[in-house]
Amino acid sequence: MRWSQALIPTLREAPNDAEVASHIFLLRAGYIRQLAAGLYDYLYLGQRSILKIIAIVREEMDRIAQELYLPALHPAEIWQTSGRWEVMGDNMFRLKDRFDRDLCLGMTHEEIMADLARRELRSYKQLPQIWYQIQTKFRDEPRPKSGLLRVRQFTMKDSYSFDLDEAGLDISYQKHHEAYCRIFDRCGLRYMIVSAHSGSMGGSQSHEFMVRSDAGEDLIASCAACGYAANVELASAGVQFAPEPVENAAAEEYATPGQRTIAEVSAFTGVQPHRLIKSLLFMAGDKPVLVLVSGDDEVNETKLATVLGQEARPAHPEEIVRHTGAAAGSVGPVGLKLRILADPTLQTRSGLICGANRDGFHLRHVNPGRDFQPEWVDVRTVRGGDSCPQCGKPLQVAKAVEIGHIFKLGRKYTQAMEVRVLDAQGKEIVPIMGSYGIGVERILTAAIEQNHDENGFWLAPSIAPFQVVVTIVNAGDAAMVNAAETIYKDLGAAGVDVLLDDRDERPGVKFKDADLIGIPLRVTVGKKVGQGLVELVERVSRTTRDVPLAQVPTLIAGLLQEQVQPVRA
RNA sequence: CGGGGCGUAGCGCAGCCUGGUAGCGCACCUGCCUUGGGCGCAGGUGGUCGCCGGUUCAAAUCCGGCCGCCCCGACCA
Repeated sequence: MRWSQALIPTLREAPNDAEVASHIFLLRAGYIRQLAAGLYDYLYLGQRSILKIIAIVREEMDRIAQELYLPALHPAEIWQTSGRWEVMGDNMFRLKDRFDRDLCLGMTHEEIMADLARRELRSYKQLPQIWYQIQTKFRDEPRPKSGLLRVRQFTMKDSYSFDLDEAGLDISYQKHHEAYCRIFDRCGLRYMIVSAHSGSMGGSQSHEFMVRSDAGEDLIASCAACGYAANVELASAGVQFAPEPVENAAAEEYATPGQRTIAEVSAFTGVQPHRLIKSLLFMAGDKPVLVLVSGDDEVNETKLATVLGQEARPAHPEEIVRHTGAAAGSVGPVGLKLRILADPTLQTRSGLICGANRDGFHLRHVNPGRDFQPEWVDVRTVRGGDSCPQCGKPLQVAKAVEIGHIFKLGRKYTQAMEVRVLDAQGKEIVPIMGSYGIGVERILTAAIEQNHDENGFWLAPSIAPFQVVVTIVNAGDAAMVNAAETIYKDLGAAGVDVLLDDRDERPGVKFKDADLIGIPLRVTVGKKVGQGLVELVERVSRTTRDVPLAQVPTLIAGLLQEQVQPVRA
């Protein structure tokens, strides 16, 4: 492609509403334009890159699965069958057809795939089946953000496995694990694989593929020493028995007028936050549950839901008063007749401070186990520096972008959708299901988050819109133009994706643009063509070398070869 | 949905407080000049100032309502 003919609308300045690097550069490099909140036009370069990512995904998925293509527009009935017509709530785009029938735009396809399985699968001999599609998903996100990172319409590779039993599911799951590694390796990403929350639906196992980035919305706890890695939604820390002197003084009430938050009480009393008990009232259905963690810890609602076997929400102010007798800020476990859960970090501490269940008062010299008897369960959110549950070394906590998720679903959907096959004994059985997703645009976004500097970004040749840009320093110089045209033709003939910058612009403009738009290699055709030389520039390292014109195709082929080597985080 | 910010030319912004009929830089067009890191000179094109209503002789500017976008939080298969 000739740059002079292409729509590559680069911007010198970033639009004011872009904040994260990938968003800024996708806009500046002319990959995307915004249509509305969470909706983007993919322009020439953006679409080219997305298509290359899709090609890699398709190639690797074809090794383990069959590609299908299911509708994005779904009748309500099928979602009502699984119960998710209600569960999905406002996140689902809903509409009606001309006969006033309810429809929705697909957020995901478990139901639709299971419906197909129900209609087409009869015998255990047909299992296992792995079906995938690359398709548009619609989610009415409460808050789209960060460019392509969280949007309302996006492309997903989603696949679904149907197996006879758990052992079969293990194999399908493992196949996806390996396929995902190959895909992300080939896209040149540095990623981690972490244990993830398997949901309230009783799934048995789940892993997320994560790319470290401050733009990410997930927090990952990881251990450099032993390789433990988990989403903080479920990460646990090794129990920390900090040696603390035992205090035996009796608990007593004392006035703390107007002191409500941990920070306020700590400042008022001069006592460190970890010597306070944070007491939060949750409602599990209509049942109140008091949850206790150290004053410097946070309650992990995902873990809490797992412990309770159902989702819990923070109690409303009037519920807090009704169940404890005090307003939030003066609540504590002593003397309360409700279910009390406490994190084990409190177990070895004594002489603590907690709310007195009387407005404006706290208790001091409180000893867990003596003054109240909780159930000891892990409900705190792991923090950086906590000890690794596997090896005891300090954990790191960092933000990450989720690019893929694999999930052992169990029989929830096959049961609900009544998928049944006959086994070898002629008995009806319900197949077990897995589901697996890759966010296609997130691969591009994560790659930019990972590989950028102040001038722009660089993509792996496998997913870059072009592998090479040939820059003509002076478009008015016939010798330069001729040499560049030759290189352009030869590279094209060799199967290299090449962009020829034939614009009549000053060299500075062309260099800045070339650095900006993510192309990994550049050939600069300048004054040295007189001696038969051009420059070969690698965007990653910005290394430049003079090479004879005739050697360009060979050298480029070599460089493209090298760069497909997988790099693991 | 709660809190905050913003909306003036394709992009970045000023003007608004103190009302008087819209401006700067970049981009774009024409010509000359220049050609190794966003050249220079000259001349141009382009805006119902987010929308609706009100106040006023007069509204980008003041008042009311609405819409949109961004950020923080809540939410999130």
